[in-house]
Amino acid sequence: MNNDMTQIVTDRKTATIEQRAKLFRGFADPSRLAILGALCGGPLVVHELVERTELSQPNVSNHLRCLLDCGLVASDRDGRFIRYRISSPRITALLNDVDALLELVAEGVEACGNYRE
Amino acid sequence: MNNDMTQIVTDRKTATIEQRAKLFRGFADPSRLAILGALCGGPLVVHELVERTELSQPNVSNHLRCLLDCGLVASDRDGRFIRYRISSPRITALLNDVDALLELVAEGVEACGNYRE
DNA sequence: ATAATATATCAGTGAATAATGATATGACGC
DNA sequence: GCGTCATATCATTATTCACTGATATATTAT
Repeated sequence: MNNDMTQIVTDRKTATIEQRAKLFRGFADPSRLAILGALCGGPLVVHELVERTELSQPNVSNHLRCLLDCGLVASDRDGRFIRYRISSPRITALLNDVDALLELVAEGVEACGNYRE
Repeated sequence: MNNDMTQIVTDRKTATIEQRAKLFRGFADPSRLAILGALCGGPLVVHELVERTELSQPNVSNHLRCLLDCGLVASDRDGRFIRYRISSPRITALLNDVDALLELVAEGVEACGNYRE
């Protein structure tokens, strides 16, 4: 995207598009989706997420930090564990909407060679 | 994400996570969001999209190809123009859901330094 | 205090991908 | 046909970003 979008009007629309893109990027990664999917079943501590996603522990922690910063998950310390949970039912809803959309466009998405599988 | 996920079980969940991620990536770019946003107001031909998004013509065409392959937009030839449109109201709905979620998490998303602005 | 467990941090590396510029294709009017 | 407008293609370049490995911090138990 052009960087000289800092024009006279810096209108709210442009700002919101950047935010939207950033939020979408939060979801646009198999590892983070695996984490979010696991958390949709209820809160989990980190090592449980590591088990279920089969990702490395630092990798899970890195993604959790991203998700936490973005406000997509919340965390509570429980002794030496830290329990993570989905921060809002809207997130679950969004994931469901995507699945619904996917039923329509799954074939196309598979076929689209613009990014990696 | 690990590539050796081609295990014994190649279960549907894993496949769907990849699909979901791929679909999200379709939305996770400011240029494509700008194009989709413009099309939410009604069908447009390419040079109209170029005007409104201020992206270069090849760039718009590249993104349109991606969106078309993914099934997120559809196209109809009209003389020497090609008119593009949102392929399903579900897409508009999804964009609205994201905006709603964004109202909750906008601050966090801004603050998250894991990706570019 | 020491060890053990749970989680976080972060620099470095490799892979993915968005934008550009040049060029190709296709449709219309003359 | 020839020129022009509209769009598509594609290789190259530069950026972005996920993963790893090593290490740091925090909590609890002995």
